[in-house]
Amino acid sequence: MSEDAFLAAYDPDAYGRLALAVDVVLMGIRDGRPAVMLVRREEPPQAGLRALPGGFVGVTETLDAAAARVLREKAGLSDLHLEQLYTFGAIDRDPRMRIVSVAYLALLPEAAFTAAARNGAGLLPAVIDVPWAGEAGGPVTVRDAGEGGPLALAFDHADILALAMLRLRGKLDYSAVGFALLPERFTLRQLQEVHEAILGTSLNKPAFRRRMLDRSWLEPTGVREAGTSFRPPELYRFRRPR
Amino acid sequence: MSEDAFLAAYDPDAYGRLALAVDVVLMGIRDGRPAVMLVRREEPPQAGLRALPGGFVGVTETLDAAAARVLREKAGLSDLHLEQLYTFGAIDRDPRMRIVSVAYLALLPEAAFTAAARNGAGLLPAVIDVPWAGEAGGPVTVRDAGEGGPLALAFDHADILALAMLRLRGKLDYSAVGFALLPERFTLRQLQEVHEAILGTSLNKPAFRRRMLDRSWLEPTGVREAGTSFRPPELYRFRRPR
DNA sequence: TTGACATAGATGCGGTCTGCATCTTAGTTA
DNA sequence: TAACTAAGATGCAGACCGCATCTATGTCAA
Repeated sequence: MSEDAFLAAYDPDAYGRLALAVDVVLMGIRDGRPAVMLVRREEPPQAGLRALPGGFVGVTETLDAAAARVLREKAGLSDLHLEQLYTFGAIDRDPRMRIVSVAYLALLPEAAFTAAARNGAGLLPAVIDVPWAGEAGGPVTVRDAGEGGPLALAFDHADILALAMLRLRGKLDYSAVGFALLPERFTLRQLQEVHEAILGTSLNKPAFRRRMLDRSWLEPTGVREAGTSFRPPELYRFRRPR
Repeated sequence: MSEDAFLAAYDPDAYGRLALAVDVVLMGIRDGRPAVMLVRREEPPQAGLRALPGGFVGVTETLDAAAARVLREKAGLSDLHLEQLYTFGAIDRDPRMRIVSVAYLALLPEAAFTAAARNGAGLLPAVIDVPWAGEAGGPVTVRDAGEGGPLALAFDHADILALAMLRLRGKLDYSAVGFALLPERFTLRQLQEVHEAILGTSLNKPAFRRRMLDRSWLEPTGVREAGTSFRPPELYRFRRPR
């Protein structure tokens, strides 16, 4: 049967129901550690577990727009870094019905992330523990910011989160994605701390400085950070390459 | 409205119809150039244009399984490298109805690619011209293997193909994806030619040799290539790292 | 006023990796 | 047996990175 014949006779019920959703991994840095914003599921299935904020994709809505809408509705956020990650299509990933979900990664600077935890109704920040080094990949665990035990995630959301961490690590030093985790003006030390938090390692200061300054991404503002009790560092701004 | 309330009252028609499909970028190397397998659209819309082989996702079928089925049905292929690329969800990407498509990348060694062009009914190999260097990204064009003019692609399939080339270039030298374009046993020269075809550049032979041999991916078979009129090169086998 | 203090930011050095030119090796063929 | 061709190795210079260390510049307390 060709696609066109299929479409001419298309009846969703004849093939069963398939829904399309987006799930958003909203990440930030919290006390030098990667963190993610979760919601608590109130109804079965998996009531009480944490989940990624998500929602269904409208028929007159692009995938990007659906992810942006989820962020707006559930976190009151707009104009933040947002990129598609991967599409999860296991048949039983949701026990209620067949739901294919397009996962998105959203990034917030530390201050905005903390603010969203206060303002966003029901948004619960959780620290991400990454037990693997480099880009080995594998499961990650989440726990409450208040130093509790590990939290259980609903559905396949642990897989989605693990992939988000892996992708973020992979993209960090060949793309400009790290700047989405910083305010508009920042010091080189802050940039390094973001990289260290995501990579889960400590980095060499002079080497990091050179590497970053040799790229054409950083523009000195001429302004120095105020309020320090020591030599105030230069504030830089991210400049889009080319 | 919560997701659960949404689901309790879920009626596909109430929200309009949304179909989920997969489109497969089946790539190989042909005469030292990257090539892709296309089908000719016979019915409107966009009859006569070339398109990527694709199909709808069944309700009891994972995304990977749908992509594998498309390859089996349209190209008679199985057991080949297959990975998810990106999900395309523009609202009007298909004029008939809202179709969200999960794009896949499939890779074949040169001999299998050529064989598929003969065996696969209606599969037309086309050479890919990449007008940008490195990982700059941007549109690509396709033309008939028989040195014709550029071919027009249906829907947003040119975007999908462009993304496939960008991803392939990006993954080529930090992942083992290049070996999917080679037979089980191959020479270092063949490996280099694959890399050169994908990257669109010429590479330095001693540097390439050292880089590849220093990774723990290559295992010498002890066998040398037969049928050469010069010093026969060692045949290597890809060994999964770790 | 001045010196301790803390961090920013720079510098020098050695090891590693890469590009490049060149050399050697091992087959076939005339 | 010598020419020929491509495989495969080697030597070297420049770029990049990790690391230790040094200098610079602000605050703050005596």
